[in-house]
Amino acid sequence: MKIGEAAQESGVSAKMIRHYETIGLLPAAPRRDSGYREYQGRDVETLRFIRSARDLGFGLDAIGELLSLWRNQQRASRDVKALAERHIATLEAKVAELNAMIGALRTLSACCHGDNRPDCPILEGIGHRAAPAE
Amino acid sequence: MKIGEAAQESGVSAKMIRHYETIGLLPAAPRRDSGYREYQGRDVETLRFIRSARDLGFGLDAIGELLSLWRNQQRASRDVKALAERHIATLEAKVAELNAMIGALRTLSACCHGDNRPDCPILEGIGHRAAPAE
DNA sequence: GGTTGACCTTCCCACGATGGGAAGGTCCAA
DNA sequence: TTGGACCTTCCCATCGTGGGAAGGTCAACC
Repeated sequence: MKIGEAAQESGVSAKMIRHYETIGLLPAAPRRDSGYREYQGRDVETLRFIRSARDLGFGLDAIGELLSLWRNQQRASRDVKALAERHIATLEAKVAELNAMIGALRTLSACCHGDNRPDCPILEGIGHRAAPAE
Repeated sequence: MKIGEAAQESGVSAKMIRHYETIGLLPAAPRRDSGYREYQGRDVETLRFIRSARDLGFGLDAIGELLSLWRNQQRASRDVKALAERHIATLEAKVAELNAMIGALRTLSACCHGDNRPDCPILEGIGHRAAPAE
C-alpha cells in the first residue's frame, strides 16, 4: 500500500511517517520504481504502536527503545517496566509542576474583584513574586 | 546597567532578553555609542514580571497581554481575571490529559511481572490500543 | 598607556513534534 | 488520454530556550 493508506490505517500522518523514517525511528521503506514508498500490513502495526506510545506521552527516543524491545523476543519485561515507570515519574513531575502553577493562579485569582476597577492582585502578585535569580 | 546585570537581577537570561526584544515583547532598549544595550531599574522590574509570568506557565503571547494590562492604569481587573481564568483552564486540561496517560500506564505497568521473561502486558497493551484513526 | 579577561554584539543552528506549502512527478479510473 | 488524487523532496513555521562562532568593547590592574 502507499503511504496515504498506511497513514489512514494507522492514524499517523504521512508527513510524520516520512519524518520517522528520516530520523531513523523507522527503517527506510522499500520503494517502487516511481520512488513511491511501499508499505505492508506489519508496517501499519508498527505505526499503530508508535501512535499509541505517542498517545501515552512517550517521546520519540523512548519510542525507539520501546520498539526495539517490542521486536526483541529475548527482551526482559523488567526493562520495559523500568522504562514505563521512568516515564510515569516524568509525567507525574509535570503534573506536580502544573498543579503548583494552578494553585498559585487560583490564589491570585480568588483575590481579584474582577470588576472594572484597575487594582488587581493578580498583576501585583506576578509583579512581586519572590526571588528572581536562582 | 548592561544586559548581563539586568539578566542577573531579573533571572531572565541575556539571550532571552534579546529575544523578547526581537519578537516585540519588550521595547528596543536604548544603546550606548558602542552598541551595548542600556537598562534601568524599571526594566529589571519588567523582566521580573515576565519571569514570574513564565513561571506561572503563561505563553509569551499571553504575557504580552498581561504586560499591557500591567502598564495600563485604566485597565479593568475583570480583563486580567479573565485572562488568568482562561490560563487556569488550559493548565487544567493539560493536567487531565497527563493524568489520563498516567492512569493508562499505571494499569499496564501493574500487570507486568517485571522479571526477565519476555512476555509483557505493557508492550502488548501499546500494540493493541483501540482505534487508530480518528 | 597597555594588556587582558570578562563582557557585549549579531548571526546561525539546535531541540520536540508537528504542520503548511511549493514545485514537480505518478497512479489509476473513467 | 486526461484529470484529479496522490506521491516525491525541500524549505519554513511553530514555542521557548540554549549553544557557539566571529568580532568589538569595557574596565581593572600593572
